[in-house]
Amino acid sequence: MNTGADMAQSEAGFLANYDRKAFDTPLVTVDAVIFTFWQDDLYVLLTQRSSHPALGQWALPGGFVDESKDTTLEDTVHRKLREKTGVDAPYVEQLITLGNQQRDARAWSVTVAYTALIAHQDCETHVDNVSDVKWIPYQQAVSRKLAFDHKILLKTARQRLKQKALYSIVPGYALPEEFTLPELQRLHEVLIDKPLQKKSFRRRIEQAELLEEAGQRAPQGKGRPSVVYRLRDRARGYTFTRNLES
Amino acid sequence: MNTGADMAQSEAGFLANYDRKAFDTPLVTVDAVIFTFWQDDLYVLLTQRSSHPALGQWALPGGFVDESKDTTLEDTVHRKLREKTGVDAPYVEQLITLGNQQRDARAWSVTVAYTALIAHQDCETHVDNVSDVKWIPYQQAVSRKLAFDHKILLKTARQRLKQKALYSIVPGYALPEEFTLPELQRLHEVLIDKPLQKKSFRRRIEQAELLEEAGQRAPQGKGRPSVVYRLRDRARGYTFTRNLES
DNA sequence: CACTTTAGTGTCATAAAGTCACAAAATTGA
DNA sequence: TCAATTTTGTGACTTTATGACACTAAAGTG
Repeated sequence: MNTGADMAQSEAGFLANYDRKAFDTPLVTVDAVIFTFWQDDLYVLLTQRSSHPALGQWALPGGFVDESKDTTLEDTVHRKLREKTGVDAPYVEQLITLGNQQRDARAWSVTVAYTALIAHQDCETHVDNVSDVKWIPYQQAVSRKLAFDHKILLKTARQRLKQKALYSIVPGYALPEEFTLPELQRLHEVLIDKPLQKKSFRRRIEQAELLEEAGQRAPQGKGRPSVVYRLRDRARGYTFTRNLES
Repeated sequence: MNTGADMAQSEAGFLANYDRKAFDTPLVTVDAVIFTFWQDDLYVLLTQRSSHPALGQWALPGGFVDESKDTTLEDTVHRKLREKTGVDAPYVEQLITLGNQQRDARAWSVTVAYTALIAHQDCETHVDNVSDVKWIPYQQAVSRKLAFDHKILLKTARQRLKQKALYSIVPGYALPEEFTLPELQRLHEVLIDKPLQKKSFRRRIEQAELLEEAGQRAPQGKGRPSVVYRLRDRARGYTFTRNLES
């Protein structure tokens, strides 16, 4: 097919001759910061490492890109999410990529980190049945020792989610599919660590038509029952042109 | 030192035994979308590929992480920036990471993309002297055929920069260190493709104290000379709480 | 059935952007 | 020299969305 001369010139020849082992290339992992809002508190999913390095330490769910299983980086995240939560997260977004010589003792290493939001109830049974996976309140998680540089990832994800609470209702994906406005507002208040004006919060959401009524009433509680809503799909990408007070 | 039993249990033993060639790991490259604003137009830096694959095609500046030269991913970007522009960019920010099996014919490949902003004058001589590097007006660049998936990176960077024009003055880093408000406003107008209200634009910048006077007057032109400013360092991270009309 | 609790609304105040006319400071050309 | 032109920069009113907060609505409770 290709003569020696061809091999020096054509792309096909080049590829046929290409030796990917000729150069060292960093390890590539994917990690996920998975948030949920449950019982008035923000939780993150952590796993206890079952192998070296950092054996026994708590870490974010994640792992190596598997060239035989994954076609894209997103495949890797979703595979990891399903392994740990049993289901697909309704919101997944790339967060940041960290890469340096120090972060993994094995070799120069790169991690592509994602933020995922999920309803606690959607993965309750699966998480309960897997021994090395646990929901930890964010405040606890961030004060623990975590493997690798996962604390940086955790803090970065938390910051980003706080920002999103100011100009979107994306955090709503950390709630069950059907939720009430008081619940959503409470979540935002926890994220930005400040009380919000009920009226301001509701007004902008209504104007932007980000929710649809789920047709039911909230069952529990004392006072007036609240209307139950679902996120409309446009909520995923919608950003308000003005931030709430921060 | 380590007995066989130790090797199975201790992290040191594990690491001593670790064989990084045991698994395939993706190729890791870094690419940069470098913008500058010059002669009333937005330019991006492209290079013509001098080797396979995609030989001869235009591409974003970038290349492999070099484990012997680079300690971090940021080292890699800055090395590449210096290679192509001759200087350090005043603004560099991570953009997005793309990774999949298809994007590079050689192997499963990951690219960590960055956006950089730089003054045209700061790299004029270097770019003129290097044959394979060229400033191309964005509109031209985006309608060309580009190597790999670089058109996606280019478009993503352009979108992000447009957003930034609505809630920050970060685009100002694509201007010379000293610039006038009409110049900065014009840049923002090009980015969002809409005229802006002079008064609104200036008012918010003044209130946020993002600029300092450079003490000179703009030399050229007909009408009233404009005041010359420099970006204060707080401009780098400052975001307005309200967007301009988009 | 009055009292408490929580959900949801009406209304005015406030802050920041939009609009636009006009003043200021330079050049140009009778 | 000075009126016309051009561009920069400001004053002042309008508009819009959020902040504040009192008030109404709808449930449970003793």
